[in-house]
Amino acid sequence: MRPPKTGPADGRKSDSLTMADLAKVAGVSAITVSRALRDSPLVNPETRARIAEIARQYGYAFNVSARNLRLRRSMTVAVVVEMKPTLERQMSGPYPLDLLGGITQELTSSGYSVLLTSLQGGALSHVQAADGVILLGQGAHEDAMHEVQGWGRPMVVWGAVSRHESHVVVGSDNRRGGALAAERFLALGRSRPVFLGDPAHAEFAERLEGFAGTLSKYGITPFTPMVSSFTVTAGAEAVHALLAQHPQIDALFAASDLLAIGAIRALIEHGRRVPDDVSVIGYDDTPLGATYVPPLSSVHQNFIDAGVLLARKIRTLIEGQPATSETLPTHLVLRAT
Amino acid sequence: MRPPKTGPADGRKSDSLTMADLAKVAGVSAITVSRALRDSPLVNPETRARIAEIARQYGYAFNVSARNLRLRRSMTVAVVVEMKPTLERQMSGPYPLDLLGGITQELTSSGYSVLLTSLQGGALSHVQAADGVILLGQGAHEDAMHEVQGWGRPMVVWGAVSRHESHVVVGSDNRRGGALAAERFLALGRSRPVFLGDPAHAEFAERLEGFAGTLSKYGITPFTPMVSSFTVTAGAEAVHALLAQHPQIDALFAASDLLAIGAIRALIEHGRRVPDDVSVIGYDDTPLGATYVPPLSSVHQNFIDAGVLLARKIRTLIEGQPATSETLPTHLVLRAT
DNA sequence: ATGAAAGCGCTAACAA
DNA sequence: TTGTTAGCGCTTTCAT
Repeated sequence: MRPPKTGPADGRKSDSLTMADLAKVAGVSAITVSRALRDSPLVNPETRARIAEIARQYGYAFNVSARNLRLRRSMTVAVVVEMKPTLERQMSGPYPLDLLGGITQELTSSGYSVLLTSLQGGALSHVQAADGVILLGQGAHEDAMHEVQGWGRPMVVWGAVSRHESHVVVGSDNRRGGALAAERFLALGRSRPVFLGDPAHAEFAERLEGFAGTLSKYGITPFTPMVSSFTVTAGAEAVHALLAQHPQIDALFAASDLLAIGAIRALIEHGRRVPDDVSVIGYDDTPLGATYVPPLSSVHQNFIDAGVLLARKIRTLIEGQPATSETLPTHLVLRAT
Repeated sequence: MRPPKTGPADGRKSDSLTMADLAKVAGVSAITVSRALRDSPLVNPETRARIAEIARQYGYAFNVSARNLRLRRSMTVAVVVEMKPTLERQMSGPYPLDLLGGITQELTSSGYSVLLTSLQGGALSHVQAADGVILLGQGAHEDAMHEVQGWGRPMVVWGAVSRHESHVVVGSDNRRGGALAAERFLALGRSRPVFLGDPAHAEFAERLEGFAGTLSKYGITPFTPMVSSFTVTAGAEAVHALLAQHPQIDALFAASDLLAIGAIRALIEHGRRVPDDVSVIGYDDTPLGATYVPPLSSVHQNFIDAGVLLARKIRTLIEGQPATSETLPTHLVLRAT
């Protein structure tokens, strides 16, 4: 038995006003309210306006759960992010936020909700409810990828495009990014370049491929010292070790700005001048790099656009249409290094 | 009429298996499945285990919408973030991500979903469906605050605690942060300090209060030049202008690391040595500041803890219990400046 | 252009 | 410990 409904006039705050209630007030049926509120062309414009006004006036709040149950979809996209409080994470800096911004903007404006999850705890049940899943940073989520794919749910991944043919990946053009750095070094006449970054990360591997591939046309093979993590200190340590063996290096391309900054620090400690003795290019074009002294040259990617694209892809997939992997343009921002 | 259900045995992928289906397989009723899946003590442990196993085996996916409709709550918390692609935003850098990380971690592990919205477009309807709302960065959301409060929905705000008594605010101890900077300068014997930051921002105003309050005990009044935005250039320009009038300054406390870095740049351009001639302290303890040359001293706040606290508060509120505003500890990280 | 009927999948309330 | 009944608020048929 439904409790007696009270209008706003009697002062009691009725916290759940339904379409049926509005219908009663408007003197129509619930389905007409439903249609009116969705701007259906089936309903008389006047009726529609009147109902809209009543809804507004009564503070009606649409019940998303009811619609979702009826429609058998959640109108929700889960975004899985790596948010462990670690300095070693790749998804640090403002980029994930830009990515999230792009995703959210595009998705909310097309009627979807964005569900943020980290997959740390037992968050899987939340993700299961979503109509689609966006994975940010495939590196950390290889297992999550398979899990999600096992559910047969639409999925889009942000990461290295080349690696996995089995699902839709959006990523920036890491190969081109690497090639751009190589071209720059060649133009400067540098002949002993270094690549700094762990190729175990798919995206880094692509950057190295583009870098080494372009250099190889000129018979140059870059040094590729071991780097275990993404931190400033890791970059510095790698360069320290490298200089001991190969003091003659004259150019350095790092897979992230953080590594590049660490490298510059180490270079300077060893008496090398940047960029006079050693040219340095970073990756991601972070504010950190841009405000560093000297301001760091870096390969730029537009994360907001990337987010929008990810969102479009997942929507396409959810709507049952095919989507393909895509690569985003990249360009080199030249600064002091 | 329900379409005939097909088990996984016949090969056809049944995309919506219900509790009733599981019940049929297990030879029990739907409600028993419901209880079993929720680990209700009412159900026989053996039955429960058997049902759990069947659910797993059949790849059952719980229907959140149905539960939410029935329970008349969404088990969802909306997080409203400012994500405009602007350099002037305060919510830049990795902090919002840490904040989001803390929130997500705490909320998902207690059964809630985190809905990310930016309030750019007509995202309000999404937010309305949430059981509670967390506002990140009150500055940009004064209007959103009132809107949400108008709905009578639980709300928690991240920002300056002192300003608004009408709702629950979690923020770091900005006054103490300012006081710490002042104490440091006093200990160094500095007597002509500057505060850099637009006090129109509530949090900045608190930092200034703490700073100026502590200094006033020693009869010192800081310079407070106009600063319009949060960027490096804004910091540099403000200091340029200030030095023209007051060349004798010997300490500078900036409301953000970005401003501090701009300030340092300007100081050096004017021939001042940092920290020999002018001591500088920033705010937020960003990697940007930490890796700067010279490494920037800064007031640190723990954003992950803050996120967790925000999440706890909103949960408390949703559960109908009272919650109070709270202030998080802050400490000064001394580096080279 | 509007309405009536039915049911999406789940769980509280009340039996048994 | 388990089951029956009923209904959360919405929207897709299928009428009118």
